[in-house]
Amino acid sequence: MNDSQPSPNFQPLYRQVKQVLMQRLATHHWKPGDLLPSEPCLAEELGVSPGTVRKALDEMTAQNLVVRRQGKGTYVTTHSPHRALFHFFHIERDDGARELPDSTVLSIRQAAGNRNERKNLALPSSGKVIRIKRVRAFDGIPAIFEEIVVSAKRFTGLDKYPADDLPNTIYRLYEEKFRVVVTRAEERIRAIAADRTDAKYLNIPAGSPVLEIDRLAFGHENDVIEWRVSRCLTTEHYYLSELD
Amino acid sequence: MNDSQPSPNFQPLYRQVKQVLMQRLATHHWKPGDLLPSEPCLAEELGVSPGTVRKALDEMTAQNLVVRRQGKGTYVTTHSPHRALFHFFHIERDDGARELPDSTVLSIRQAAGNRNERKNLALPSSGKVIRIKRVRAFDGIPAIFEEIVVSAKRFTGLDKYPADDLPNTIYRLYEEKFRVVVTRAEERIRAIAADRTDAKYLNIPAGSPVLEIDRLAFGHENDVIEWRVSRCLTTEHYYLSELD
DNA sequence: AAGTGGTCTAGACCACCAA
DNA sequence: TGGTGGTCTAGACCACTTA
Repeated sequence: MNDSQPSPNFQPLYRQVKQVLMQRLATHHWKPGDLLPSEPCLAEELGVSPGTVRKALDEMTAQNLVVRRQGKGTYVTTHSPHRALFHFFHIERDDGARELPDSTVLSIRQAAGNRNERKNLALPSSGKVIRIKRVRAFDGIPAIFEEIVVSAKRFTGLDKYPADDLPNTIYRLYEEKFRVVVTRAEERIRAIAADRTDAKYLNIPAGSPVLEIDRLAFGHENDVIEWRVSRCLTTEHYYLSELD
Repeated sequence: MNDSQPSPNFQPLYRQVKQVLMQRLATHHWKPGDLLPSEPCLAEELGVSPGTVRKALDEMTAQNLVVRRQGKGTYVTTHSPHRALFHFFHIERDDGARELPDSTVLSIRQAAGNRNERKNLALPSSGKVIRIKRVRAFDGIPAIFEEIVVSAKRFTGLDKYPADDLPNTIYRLYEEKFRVVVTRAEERIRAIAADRTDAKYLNIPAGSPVLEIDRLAFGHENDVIEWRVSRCLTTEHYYLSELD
């Protein structure tokens, strides 16, 4: 751990430690939910002082890669329903309440990826995809129609899952069954006119304004894991974005 | 700084330090752009170790309340155009480019606040407001029509500003002329049908889908400073939200 | 050269948790 | 009771800025 060469790769020691730890997350040396070795253990193993390990873990905690529990230890973050609701779902009811909508899967199918799908998922021209269509409802009232697209190669067998068996919080499934961990996402949001499909599933006239959320979900290596387009009714809900 | 009473107000020392420092920002003991005393100075003044001051400043840096510059010192954050663009403006062009649109002020008027305005700005029933309407354009093409509402009491004289003199990045004006500092904002986003006013200013048919951004801007004491509703064309732009 | 923040270390003590 | 993370301290050295 003592490379004191004046290379162009200047990196503070604690960042090098962080890189090592993140590498171990990426390679599933430690999996979601696992307990990491204690800070003094890691410090000794890596040949640095405990304070340096601590600073690395501080940053990883800030990025939600790990969670600390006083008196117990440091755990690899996992996609709990709470995390799904508060980190990866930004729709709230007009009164400010937040809840995960129920989900009804319409279809899960494998197909050759179209150009946009291959571009967004960084697939070769022969790349296959799995598409999931579902409707999500608040209190039985349909509010979101969405299509999820993933690489068929990375998620081999997902298309054979019984539709009822898909958990509402699908990222947990990615973790447990496919060893794929979503750490970050980008959402591009537009107002568009509902097309006939949106209209049908959301029970609104075609042409009504709906909120389109175009999301890319990324993994540890900043690789795109999932592309998802959601069409949301925002008559009794809104999308909340907090700045700073 | 040594209250070692087992009161219910348990707060780590570094957080107490942070509170003191934040108080000084709130009361304009230090103003935007000011240079803070060095870490050892603050440590001595407050009777704590430098590391404790550092941890307090770490958190304040993470919250964008202060900015550190190695070799120079720690400065109170100010609303630079860069900050406006990258922290308080989330609209991007479809190709991912980001630029502040030009702004044309339509009107600045004082009036009695209506119910919603008084509610959002926490004003008494007799509260007066100042309303600013403007259109913002990318490359000369109108894309955003917005109305900004602030308390007339807090912003006395704002309504007499010549419309041309309003800077595009209005939060800087709040700081410099009214000693009001915006530190945080919440945006509630919906897709709605353009009304006749939107249609007129955005040069689109009434009923077209537009993105409504309903924003509350908060100050140091978590007090609401500004209410702003923007109607945005999202045919060549989108709203970017980054998760985690 | 002097002063600032940035990094790294080492150790003490506390609060929390599980056995 | 022993182990964990959480806090606080004290000091050394480095990198950057300004003069």
